[in-house]
Amino acid sequence: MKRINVSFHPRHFPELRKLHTRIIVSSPTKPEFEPDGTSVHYNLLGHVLDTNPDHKTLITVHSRIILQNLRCDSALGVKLMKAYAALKDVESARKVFDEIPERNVVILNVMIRSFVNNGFYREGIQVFGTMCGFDVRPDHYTFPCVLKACSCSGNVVIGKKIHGSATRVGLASTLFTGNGLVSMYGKCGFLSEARLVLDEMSRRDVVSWNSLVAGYAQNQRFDDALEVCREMEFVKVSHDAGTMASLLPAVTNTTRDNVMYVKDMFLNMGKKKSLVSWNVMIGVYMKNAMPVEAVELYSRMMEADGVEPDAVSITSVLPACGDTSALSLGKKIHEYVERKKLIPNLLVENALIDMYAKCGCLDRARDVFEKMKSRDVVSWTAMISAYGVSGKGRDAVALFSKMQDSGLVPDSIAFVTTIAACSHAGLLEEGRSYFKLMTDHYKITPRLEHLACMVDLLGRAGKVKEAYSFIQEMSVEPNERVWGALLGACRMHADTDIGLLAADKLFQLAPEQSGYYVLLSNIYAKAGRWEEVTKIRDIMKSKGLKKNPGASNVEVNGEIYTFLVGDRSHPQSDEIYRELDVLVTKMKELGYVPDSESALHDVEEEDKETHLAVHSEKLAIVFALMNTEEGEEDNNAIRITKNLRICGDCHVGAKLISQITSREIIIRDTNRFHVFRFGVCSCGDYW
DNA sequence: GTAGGGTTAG
Repeated sequence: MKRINVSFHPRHFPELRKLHTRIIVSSPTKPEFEPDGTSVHYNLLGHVLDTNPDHKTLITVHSRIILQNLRCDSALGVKLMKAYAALKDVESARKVFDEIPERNVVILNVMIRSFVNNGFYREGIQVFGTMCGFDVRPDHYTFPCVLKACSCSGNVVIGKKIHGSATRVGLASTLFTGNGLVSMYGKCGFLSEARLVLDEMSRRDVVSWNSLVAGYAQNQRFDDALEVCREMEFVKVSHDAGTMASLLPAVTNTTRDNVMYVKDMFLNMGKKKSLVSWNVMIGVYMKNAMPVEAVELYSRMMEADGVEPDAVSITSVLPACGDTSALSLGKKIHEYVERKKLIPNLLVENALIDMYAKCGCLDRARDVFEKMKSRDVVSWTAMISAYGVSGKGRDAVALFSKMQDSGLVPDSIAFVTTIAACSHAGLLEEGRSYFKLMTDHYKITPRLEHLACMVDLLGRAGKVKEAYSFIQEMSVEPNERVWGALLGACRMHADTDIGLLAADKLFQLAPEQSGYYVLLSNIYAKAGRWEEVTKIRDIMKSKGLKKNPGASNVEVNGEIYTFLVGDRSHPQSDEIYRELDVLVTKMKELGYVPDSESALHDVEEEDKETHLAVHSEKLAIVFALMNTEEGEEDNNAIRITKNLRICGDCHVGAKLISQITSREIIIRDTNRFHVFRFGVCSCGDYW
């Protein structure tokens, strides 16, 4: 008799202890159960299968079922199929199905569900198609499941046929089948059909309404989705977390009013708020560039409601920590994740890597990366990006090769990231070869994102003309980002002619974007063409365009403080400006000359009243210096995140301040990191 | 059992 390897966890399954003991006491030479097959009770086998067994346990139980000649037993077969499907082992579920001779509606439903819940939609629908041949009538368990297969695969043609068959057996307007139909039509974009089904249902619940809301939301029809929400109120169906979640696809980069509507919905849930509703609200803030609100909400969920954040909460809020450089909160979340054993979890770990990377903690990012049990393309890409934005192009490129060695296939985003990393580090030839690798070897069609990266790579490296011809040779219509990259390069290398061409395109594509007018004016200023500078300023004025005010975030003692350009709103403002004056005097002793050219980076700064406006990063640096002590390791650094590119004057300033104060200053601008240490910047002044 | 919440780039 072959020895069966058993690795149960008897602690969790008291009844299993008996089984376990039996096997341990039996000597390998003796049979482990009586030949009549009664030693392991039939009910016990069923019970083990019902308690979410792991793969090893499942195989053990399955072997026993076979050994005890129970492979044809329908009841055990159904349990086996469910258990295999729960472990995503659809193939084994199918084998069990094939061995059960009986064909009844339960067995067929379980087979369909095993397929559909694991993404095998076509196979699930195929099994549905065989029901008729077995003379089995689909029931109210069958339809929701096959309809889900249609919604997930966007197959409205089959969906309509299934609708017909549901009508024939008289189930089309029952609750669960009706919900499935609403959802299927909604997801496929057939909103009037979805509405019709809903109206004809004999009974509706919150899921019915949510499904319709989801349908509109998934098709970007926010107003219609909201209208359905209002209708729900009217017919006295309370919104729940599902309603909020259903709205989510429609509230990305949306209006303040829409965000407020969802927020009201959230607040109105009062004590009925669930984990999902908190998570969705955080998600809404994140999808609307409101990271500060997202962080605040996360901090409140536990204390206000006693709701414990789960992996989804964490994954949603970590990008907000990265965005705002909220390193202390990020670290706390990391500790929480460890304490609550929320890892290993790919999404959480990937988000941690990115959070640390965006806070400038390359070592910690790498640490999370190294400790991962398994990594996907996102993990590698996040790490490559971390090196890229820190100007460590060589490390980024090395990581790309390692990713290839690990057998993963880089995707389109991995290439964007890697080419961008080359661009930051001035690795012109490497960047070119990755573009070639992507198109020739991986057969990935370059998208606008890649083209913008290439233009940036070439332009930054001084190949402005080549960048321009690259754009002209493109088979797709260049967008704002592509021309924007070219314009940026023109400013860097003082190419007025091509700069004007790029600006011309940009003014057509994005006439309201003040940043491009500012860039062009910089180019003219650099060339000493002051008349044009004035002209641009006049155009901006006549169009009512204001330059985006610069803003910097800095975390001090666990709080995020935001400073705007020329900010005087902070209670410590007077001290900050006094301290800045003291520093500037010391800087001048070291040879600092306020950079007149940088001052011109700001069209508005030529106005007398704003001429003295101090850039936000200077205020943030001084504020942090005043309120923090020099610490150890990564606590020593002052971390600043700003919403625009750093200007030349602040760049020189930060270098000198790092020298005078012996403090490390890390500034993340919209493009990359600048790490200032002892008077030198990590970018090597190439940025 | 049906709806519904998450990570990487520019």
